[in-house]
Amino acid sequence: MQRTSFENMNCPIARSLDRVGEWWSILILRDAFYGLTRFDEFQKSLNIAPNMLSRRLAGLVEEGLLEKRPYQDKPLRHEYFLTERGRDFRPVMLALLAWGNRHFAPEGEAVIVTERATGERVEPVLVDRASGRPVTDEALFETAPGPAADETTRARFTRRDAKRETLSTS
Amino acid sequence: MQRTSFENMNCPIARSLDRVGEWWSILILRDAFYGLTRFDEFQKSLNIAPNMLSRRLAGLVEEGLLEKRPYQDKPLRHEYFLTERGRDFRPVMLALLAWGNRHFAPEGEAVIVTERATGERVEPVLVDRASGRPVTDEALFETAPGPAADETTRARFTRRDAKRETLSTS
DNA sequence: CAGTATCCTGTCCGATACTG
DNA sequence: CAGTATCGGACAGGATACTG
Repeated sequence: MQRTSFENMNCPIARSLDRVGEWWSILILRDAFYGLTRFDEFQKSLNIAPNMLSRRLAGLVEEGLLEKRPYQDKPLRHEYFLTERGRDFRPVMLALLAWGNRHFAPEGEAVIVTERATGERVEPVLVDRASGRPVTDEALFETAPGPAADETTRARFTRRDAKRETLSTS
Repeated sequence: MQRTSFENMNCPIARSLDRVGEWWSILILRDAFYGLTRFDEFQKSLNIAPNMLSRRLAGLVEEGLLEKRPYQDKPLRHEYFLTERGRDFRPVMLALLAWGNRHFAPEGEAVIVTERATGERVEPVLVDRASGRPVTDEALFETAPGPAADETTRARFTRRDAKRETLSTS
């Protein structure tokens, strides 16, 4: 972990990636959302080497995404549950899912999101909570430096705006 | 690429990760969303080794997330632009951003999403497009096997539902 | 069943030097 | 400026054996 170089450590995206950037982490979380809790459940589902699973689970626990709960002594054994921080990762997972469905599933969708009551297929969109308008609409929304932005982050936006400027005047 | 093992290759999340799973890929996309297009712009912003940048850019082009456009001959030089597939990645980025802000920014938020007209801070939420209700509400929505689900995928859901069953009856 | 302990390999990634 | 070429190291990840 802590791959984030100095230039990027102020960026929330880089920080997130620092926690879940490794290949297996997100798939383990996926299975945690599916309700898996035990070592061998994860192992069978993922077909991952046991030492790797052990390492990744420990990592996710350390980052506060999963929490270990003992369910027996002698020998001590645990189940792994999503913490609040882990559950909050859900939008990322579902966005990833939607993106994969849209672009990498020529044969059709293998996993979909549905409404429980009706079983009806549902399409997840990212919107502004207050107004309900899609935040992906670049005419309406943009990213901007926040209160804790450091110099590097600010510079990034300065460059962006300068570039926009030249585009609109040329 | 193509790290996805057989067990997972039917999963849309795994497929997505196959495209953007490497550490730098997502940060390069981040900068592409910030409007960067040239090699050295990326390099300065990210502080990445040139060979790595070269490889990752080539990878993203190959996966159809970026597209190269020549802007001079002799020597031939390109700019890199987001394709539609790349732009569609935005919800994932913003979800990652929101998650990072919420959980890994004790000193405050460094990057925020704002409404362009007002400059007002905005909170992105993932909702069902039709009803506007948050898809993260597990009481209302769930994931389910889709039309292209294979045996492995189906089994995953069968196990999930079986586990839910035992939880509710115990 | 739930892991730990070892060993090995691939490759991601960094540093640096070079070119038109 | 926009890359390519090479070298090396660290570590993610795989295979396997072992334990209570």
